[in-house]
Amino acid sequence: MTTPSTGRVRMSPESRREQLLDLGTRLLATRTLDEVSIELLAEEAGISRGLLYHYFGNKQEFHAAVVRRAVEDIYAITAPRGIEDPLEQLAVSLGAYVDYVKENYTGYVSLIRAAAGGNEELRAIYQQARRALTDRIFEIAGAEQLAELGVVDSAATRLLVDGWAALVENVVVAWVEDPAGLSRDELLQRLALVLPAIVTR
Amino acid sequence: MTTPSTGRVRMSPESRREQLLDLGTRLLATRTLDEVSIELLAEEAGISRGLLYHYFGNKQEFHAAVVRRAVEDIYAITAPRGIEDPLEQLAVSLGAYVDYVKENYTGYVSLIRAAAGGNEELRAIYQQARRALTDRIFEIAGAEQLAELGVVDSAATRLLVDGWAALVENVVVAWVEDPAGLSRDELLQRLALVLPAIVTR
DNA sequence: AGCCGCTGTTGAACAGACGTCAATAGCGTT
DNA sequence: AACGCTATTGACGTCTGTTCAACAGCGGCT
Repeated sequence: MTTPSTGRVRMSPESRREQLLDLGTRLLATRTLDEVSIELLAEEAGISRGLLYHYFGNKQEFHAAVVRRAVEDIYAITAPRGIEDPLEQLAVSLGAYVDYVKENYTGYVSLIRAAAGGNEELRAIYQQARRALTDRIFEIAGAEQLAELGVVDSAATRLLVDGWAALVENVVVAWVEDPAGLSRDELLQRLALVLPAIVTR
Repeated sequence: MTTPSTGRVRMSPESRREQLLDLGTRLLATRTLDEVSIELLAEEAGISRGLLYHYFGNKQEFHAAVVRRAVEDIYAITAPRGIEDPLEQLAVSLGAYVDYVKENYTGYVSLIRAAAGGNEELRAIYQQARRALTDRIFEIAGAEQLAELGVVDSAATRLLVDGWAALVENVVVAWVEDPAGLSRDELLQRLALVLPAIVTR
């Protein structure tokens, strides 16, 4: 018998890192980000605290890595299929987003709260993700079609689009908790129509 | 000589509480809410840590008290003057809000981040404050005038108005940092027009 | 004036979590 | 079967939140 030995398990750095990030995002679904302590994570993963500091320099970096991972998931999952009409495309993109929020509600809410309340790095990560999501919408719509609608890409437009993203986020999260008599389609229609309303002069 | 004695100072509970809350909000302007530690506050106030636990049960309650105080300030300061035209009134109310954010930028940003990222109590306090601010706008406009514009008070309307509040908050904060070529009046116009756009069917 | 009691206030002690680092032990190589 | 690389540990130091019994300012009472 080759000594079943103590619990020490040696893994490749890649899979270990992966495991820890996975566990981190899973734990995030149940609690606040700063309740995802090094202590808890180490215990849950069956490793020593020290090992976490080997992979992620400190708590903040670990949290940043978890958020980055979660954000990438959202971006990938909500990737839109190609559709002709811009406004319909917008509604479809929003639909994918709404569905994602519905599926991963607790985790998603935890994420946005962590990002909003966190340090500069966390906020930057989230802000960038929001940008990527809205940029994708604009890319698909196409500059010419947007120009037809009276929308031009400018700093002011960016400002307002970011605001629209905040509105969408807020409304969707609240809607999932309490639809307030609105069907999914009605919700999507409303949200989609607001974008031109705010951005067109 | 009656012994100049040690630094121990005895105050009435009211003034002591007041002092600590004032100090707390002042410290919040320079740092994150959870950087406003019991340690720092005690040192800054020239008292022992223990005394804070006498006035506020624990860190979270203290933070909640600080946020509550800050939020009341905002509500009071942005109180609108009576104006006839609803849309103009709205713009004026927004103007007061924008000015407040400009004046107290770091403190305000600290506040909303704390509220967004904090525990349930903090979020509830902030959510309620937002409600109060938007409710005030609606009260002033008057139910009849709103009905003329096609706006009825319903759960769905509430949902969307809350979203609009999030948009406003987001846009105003970003605008203060970088106006993106928009004048104060242009900003107010845009924001005011978005409300009927989102809320009217 | 001097004692007394109420209570605002302190400081020591404990707990829990972050971060460091030299020592330890898997596992592939020879 | 010994060796070396490196993933992993565990003990230690520190910082901050929290508790609690003891202390002291201050007004009232004799």
